[in-house]
Amino acid sequence: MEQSHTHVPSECARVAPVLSRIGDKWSVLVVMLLGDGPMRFNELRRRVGGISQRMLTLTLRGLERDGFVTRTVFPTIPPRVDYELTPLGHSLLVPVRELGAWAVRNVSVIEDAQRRFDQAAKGQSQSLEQAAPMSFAK
Amino acid sequence: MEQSHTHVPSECARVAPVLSRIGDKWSVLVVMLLGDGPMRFNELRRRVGGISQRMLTLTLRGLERDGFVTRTVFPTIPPRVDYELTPLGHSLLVPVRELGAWAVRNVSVIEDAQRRFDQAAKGQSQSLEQAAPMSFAK
DNA sequence: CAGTATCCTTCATGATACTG
DNA sequence: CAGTATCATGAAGGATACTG
Repeated sequence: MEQSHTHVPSECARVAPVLSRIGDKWSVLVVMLLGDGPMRFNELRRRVGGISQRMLTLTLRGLERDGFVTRTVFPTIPPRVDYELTPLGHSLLVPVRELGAWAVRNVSVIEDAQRRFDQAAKGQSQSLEQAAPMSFAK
Repeated sequence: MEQSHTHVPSECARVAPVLSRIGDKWSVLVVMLLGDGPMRFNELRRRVGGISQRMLTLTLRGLERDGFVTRTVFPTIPPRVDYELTPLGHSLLVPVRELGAWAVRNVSVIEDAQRRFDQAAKGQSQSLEQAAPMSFAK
């Protein structure tokens, strides 16, 4: 129980933005799809499914800015742009896949816990004869 | 290059909320701190540093709802509430620590990439004699 | 094809004040 | 001590229309 991870706020402040990219709505999915090889903008768009053109652009620019993907423009008409993982992007894939695998293994357990929590909360507010304040269900 | 992760949208839809909890501003930090052992509300608040009372409450309720932490109330005066990781919470710690370690190892490389990208973007907009549209720097 | 530009809505987070 | 309640704000994301 003596882990002592040395929680240094300054270090956390630098790491937090990296983790928040993991948590954003599309980045992880895009990185995983690019793990299969380079892809063009609209191919990515189709494979992701449900992403707006705007959000795919923003997501890809963010990943490019972080150094996870390269953007290669072929100045043809019509234009063609390929996106590809960098070595850094590929290395990110390693822990991300582990986290993804963990999530897949545990998602049912989590969903069950959520149902129990929500059920208990409902019973609680019923017994108090009042509506539930501050909902936590996302 | 033949990974074929079988990107099933329905599966992704269930996993995405789990990943987004990883990305939220405080959950990972709280889980890692609780990895050192059970802790009271205000002790957690002090250790996290910079979190509002409201956000700590919301973060803990979310983690409790997901089944990552337990909340134990001691009906004393003044009240005492202990938060502790569940086995599920501890198991989450494994991939999260790996991701954290990856982030710590690579944060400098990422920050360098960001600076290069921002610098290149600045040069680009200078050469076009116009202000930069759509900033990607978070 | 691969974006930009706008507008708009919802959500996450924070500040502050109050309470059993 | 450990919360709730309320209000305010900025960011994230989506819809739609336009363009080299």
